[in-house]
Amino acid sequence: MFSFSIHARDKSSRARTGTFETPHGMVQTPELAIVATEGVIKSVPKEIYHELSLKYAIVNTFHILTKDILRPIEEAGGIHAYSKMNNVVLASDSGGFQVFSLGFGKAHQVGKVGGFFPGKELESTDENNPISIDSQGVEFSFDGKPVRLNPAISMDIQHRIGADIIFAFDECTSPLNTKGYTKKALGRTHAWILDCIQAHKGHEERQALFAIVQGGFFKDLREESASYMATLDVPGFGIGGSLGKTKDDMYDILSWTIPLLPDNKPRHLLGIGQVRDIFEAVERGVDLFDCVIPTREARHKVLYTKNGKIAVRKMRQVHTVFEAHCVCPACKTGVTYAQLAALFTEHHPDAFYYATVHNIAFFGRLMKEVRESITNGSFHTLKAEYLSFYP
RNA sequence: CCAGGGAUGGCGGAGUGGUCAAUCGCAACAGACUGUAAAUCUGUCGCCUUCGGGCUGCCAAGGUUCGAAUCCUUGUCCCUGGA
Repeated sequence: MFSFSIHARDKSSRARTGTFETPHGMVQTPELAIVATEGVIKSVPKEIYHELSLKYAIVNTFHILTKDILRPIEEAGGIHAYSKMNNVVLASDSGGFQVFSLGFGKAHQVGKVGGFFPGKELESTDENNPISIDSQGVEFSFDGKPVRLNPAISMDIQHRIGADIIFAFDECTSPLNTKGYTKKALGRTHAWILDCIQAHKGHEERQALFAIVQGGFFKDLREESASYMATLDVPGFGIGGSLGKTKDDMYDILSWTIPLLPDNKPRHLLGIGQVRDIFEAVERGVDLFDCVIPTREARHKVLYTKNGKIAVRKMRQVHTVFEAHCVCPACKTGVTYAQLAALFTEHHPDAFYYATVHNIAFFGRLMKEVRESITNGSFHTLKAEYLSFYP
C-alpha cells in the first residue's frame, strides 16, 4: 500500500525527487506538510481547503487527545473526512514533540533549533522538567489534568485518527540537554520504537509508521540512532530535534544521519521549514517536511513572496496584490496589501485567512519549483535565487 | 435659565495632595516565530540626553500649599436631568 519511488537525483548533492504512495493518493517529494494540529488549518474555513491545492498536511496526537476531538474524528470516519482533506496525504505527529515543547522547551523558553541562553546552559536534568518521563512513558499535566502518553497509547490514538503517515512516539530533547541526558532519552526513544512497531502490527497496510532519529547535536548519538533506525522494517524515517543551537548545527546533523538511512525510503525532517532550511535539507537528502511557519507567520502579519518575507504592517500604502502570478484565494480576488493591512488593524478574521492561504500557496509553489529544479538540473540555481531573499 | 456630571499623552480609560512622565488596553514603531500552550511573544511609545540625568506636562488663567493631574476661584467646551 505504501511505496516510495525515486525519479530524479541532483548530480552534485543528495537532493532527489520521488513519489510516496498512500491510500489517499501520493505526495511528490520534496514536499512540505501544512500543519493542522487539531485537524483544521487555523483561520481557514474547511470549505476552502479544496482551493488550496494541498498535498500534505499533519495533525497532532497530543492536541487532538487533550482537546477531545478524537471522538468527532472517529465519528466522521477518520481524519481525512473530518478535516475535509480526502485527497490530501495526512500525517499525524505522535506527541513526542510535546515532550519537549511542554517540557524543557517551556521551562527554558527555548526552541528546538535553540538559541543559547547564558546561565541556562546544560542545566537540564530530570529534576527541572515540568513533565515526568520514564521508560514507561510520559506524564504531562495539561490544563490541570494529567495526560499520559507512551508508545502503545500514542499508536492507538494515531490508529483511531487514521492519518496515512504516523510517527513513532519519541522523546524530543532540548538543545540545552546535556549529552548524558540526551543519551538516556535516546535509549528510551530506541526502546519505544520497538513498542510502536509492535503496537502497529496489523495496521501496516493502512498507515505507514515512520521511525524517528534522535540524538541531539551529538555526532556519535545521531550516528548511533540513524544506524539503529536503519535496521528497522519501517516505510520511512523522521529526523527529530533537538537540532543544535544554530542552523549550521542542524545541517551538520542532516549530513551525519542521512547517509546512514536507507536510500530507498523517504526521510521527513520534523518541524522544519524556513525557506533556507528547506534548500539546505533537500540538498542533504530530505524528502518531506512539516512546519508551522507558513500558517503561524501569516497570523503574525508576515507574507511570503518570491522577493522575500514582507511585514504587512509596512505595506499600508501599497495597492497591489501580494504576488501577481499567485492564484491563492486572496490574490485571485484582488486583495491588496493596503486592504490586508487595514483588515489586520481591525482584527478582521479575513486578514488571517488571506495571509494564511497566500503563504500556503507560496510554499506549495516553492516545493514544486524545488522538485522541477532537481528534475531539470537547476536546483543550485534555484537555491541561489531564493537564498538571496531568504538568507 | 436651573440642577448635576465631566474635560488626562494618537484614541479609550485609570489615577483624587507627595513614591506621577502619569497603571492598563488599543493604535503606532522595531523585532521574534521551524514535529502550534502562538490571531502569540519581546522591546519602544511627551521632548532632549555624553543614558547619570535635564526639560515641558493632565482644557485655560489665576490661587492655596514645602509640594497640585489631584484642593479653591473664574472662564471655555461637552454630557445628563428639570423648566
